[in-house]
Amino acid sequence: MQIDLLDTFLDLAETRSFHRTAERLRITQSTVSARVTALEQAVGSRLFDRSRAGTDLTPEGKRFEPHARALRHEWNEAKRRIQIPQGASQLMRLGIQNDLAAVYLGDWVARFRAVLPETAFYIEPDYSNQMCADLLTGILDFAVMFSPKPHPDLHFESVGDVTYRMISTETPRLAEITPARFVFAHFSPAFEEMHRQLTPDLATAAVSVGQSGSVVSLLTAMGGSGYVLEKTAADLVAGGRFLMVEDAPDLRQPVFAAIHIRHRTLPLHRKLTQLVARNFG
Amino acid sequence: MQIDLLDTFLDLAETRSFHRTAERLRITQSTVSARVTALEQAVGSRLFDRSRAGTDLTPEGKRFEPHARALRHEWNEAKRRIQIPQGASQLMRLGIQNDLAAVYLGDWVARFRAVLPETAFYIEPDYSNQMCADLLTGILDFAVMFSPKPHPDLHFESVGDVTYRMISTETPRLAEITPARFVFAHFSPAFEEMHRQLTPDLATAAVSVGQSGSVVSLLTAMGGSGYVLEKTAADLVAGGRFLMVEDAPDLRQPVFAAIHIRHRTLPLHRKLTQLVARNFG
DNA sequence: AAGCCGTGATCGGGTTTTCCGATCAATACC
DNA sequence: GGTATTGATCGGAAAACCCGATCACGGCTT
Repeated sequence: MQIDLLDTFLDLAETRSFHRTAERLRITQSTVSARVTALEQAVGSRLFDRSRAGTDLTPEGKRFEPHARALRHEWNEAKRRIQIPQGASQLMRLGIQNDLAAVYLGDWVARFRAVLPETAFYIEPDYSNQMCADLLTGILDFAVMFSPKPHPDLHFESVGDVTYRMISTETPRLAEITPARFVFAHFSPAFEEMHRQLTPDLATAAVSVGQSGSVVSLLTAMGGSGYVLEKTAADLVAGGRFLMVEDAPDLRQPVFAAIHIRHRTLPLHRKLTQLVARNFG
Repeated sequence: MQIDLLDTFLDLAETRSFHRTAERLRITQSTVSARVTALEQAVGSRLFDRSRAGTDLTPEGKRFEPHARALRHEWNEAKRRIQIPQGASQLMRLGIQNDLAAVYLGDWVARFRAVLPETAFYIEPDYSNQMCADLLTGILDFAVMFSPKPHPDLHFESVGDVTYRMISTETPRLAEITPARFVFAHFSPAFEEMHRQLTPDLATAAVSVGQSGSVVSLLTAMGGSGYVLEKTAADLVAGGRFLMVEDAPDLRQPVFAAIHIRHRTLPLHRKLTQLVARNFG
């Protein structure tokens, strides 16, 4: 049994297509076929029903799936649990939404360290989808994200929301802002949707970015208007070059703490959730 | 990551000798070395301290050991959990002490089936040591045995004891029994010890067997004396050829139900333990 | 009905990995 | 100082793995 086989199995269980799995895993279809066959031989049961029109899990395959997840999770847990930075009693790997890292990370980690001085932290800014996948595989212990991806093994908890405000190099009035010089933000699907509804005419903007930092970078370089984090907006306006677009609606993005279901009740994880939630309380 | 590597790691952690592990796993020492290196590379940490004078686990290795056990266990669980006999909702694999199978198995299984009609049973008579190993790897779910082998992952519960009585083809009196025609029984280390203490002069018997069924077979074929299960003794005496050695002390062998620590609190396992215990209540 | 597209299986080959047997260097013990 | 035992290392044989191409089959369109 090799991890490769499990990864292939799980991906195939998701895509239900040898070709798509081959593409996603950057291997050939014949290799997918061989790996699945190898795994089936190892467990002693057929795991997939292959027909000309698609692939599906057999009852055995369905029963095997949670075990495959558990194995992969355990393996990843094992790999990192054994190496702990010297002096620390344990290691926590945190994921943080890309957008939030720049502004909030410092505060959070300072607070974490104060409450958990014995714990070492490894932090990785990333996107929601990737963080959900990493929580599942055990690469991350805890994540703060915008877009929870429902999954039976994941547990999400709302910890508040962050506010985005519109700023501009040109005008403080919403009516005067045109799509041509507007930077549209798609920080998350939910955010994008809200954005479209509240300012439908700006949704046709020529430039669309998925990160608050990038919006700032663009606006600083080329001028124009766009939504940025409240805190960033205040800083930029104080700098003199930017104006707050006062009559533009504020956009609120909900923030979630995410953990693997297995850790839901662990005191350590509860503590972290509380500390993050306090930020928005 | 392959199961082979984990098996090698765990065996090496036990023997602390590359040579002995090679011998036990029927591979060469160089393969053990290569496998350990491969695993170390996979987890990214040195797992063993090798010195000329023996081998020992590094702190990382110590931390990895439970994970390795968990992985192996999960893998074995997965392999068999997915294949369930048709019509049954689940499968339990039971181990039963070799000596007890012939006499008690029928009653037990009948009782199990009555209480758990939806459950399929796979039963394997075996010896205590092997059953302990199988419980650890997840091959067995539940076992009834004479000799619990202490292990952090195993949970034992006393369920009573069985009585052995001495019978003979020759005389009903202990004083007249000689080692020459006596069949010594070593059903378990504890039993053997007790046997030696109570009848020290018979411990030098020419024939020594580890199974009650074999004792019966020997006595039937050649005549003589020896300890057999109480129930068997009664049957044989009723048959006319054998005499009960009335003044010989009865030997009581404690019986234990054994499960993996993970299943200690599962209702199903508790139920089985109760049903077995009722036998001796 | 014929042709086309998409499905997974299979085959030949080159590459990589795995394993063994032998040997080596270093230590423990006599 | 020998001898036995420890794990590491090397070379070659065997096996496993992966890819690319092709095949067989079913569903769809024309």
